[in-house]
Amino acid sequence: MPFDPKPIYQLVDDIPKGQVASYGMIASLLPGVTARMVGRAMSQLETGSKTPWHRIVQSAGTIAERLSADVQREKLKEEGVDFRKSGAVDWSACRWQGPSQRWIARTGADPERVLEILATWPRR
DNA sequence: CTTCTGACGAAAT
DNA sequence: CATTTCGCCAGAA
Repeated sequence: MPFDPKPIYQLVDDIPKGQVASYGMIASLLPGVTARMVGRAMSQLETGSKTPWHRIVQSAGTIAERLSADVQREKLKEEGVDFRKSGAVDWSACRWQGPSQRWIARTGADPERVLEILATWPRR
């Protein structure tokens, strides 16, 4: 069965402006999905997509270096996300609080399980 | 089938 | 902190 990125986009679409999540955090909420798959899904997005791909960064809070890295930093700054001298976002100030009630209802996820997973972040 | 390459990550050094 | 190492897994070659 081929890899279906839709569930990943559906969850990333749920992240509010000004908040940031890591590839691993998104993956942990989707059974069978790994951080690499999330990164791959983001890279496959078409330019102009409404999905907030810029709100996904590495677990250390740093931006994955590539051609569009500066665009991502710019977009985040526009939303009020601040960066430390190290170049990493300040997790304590902008970490995504978790999926909305709407997402949980729409996907049928177990609310209790979601809380358990959220409790494991941050992992640093 | 094997190898290599990623928008990754955690642990070890 | 910075680097390395190993595990991860879908695709491409």
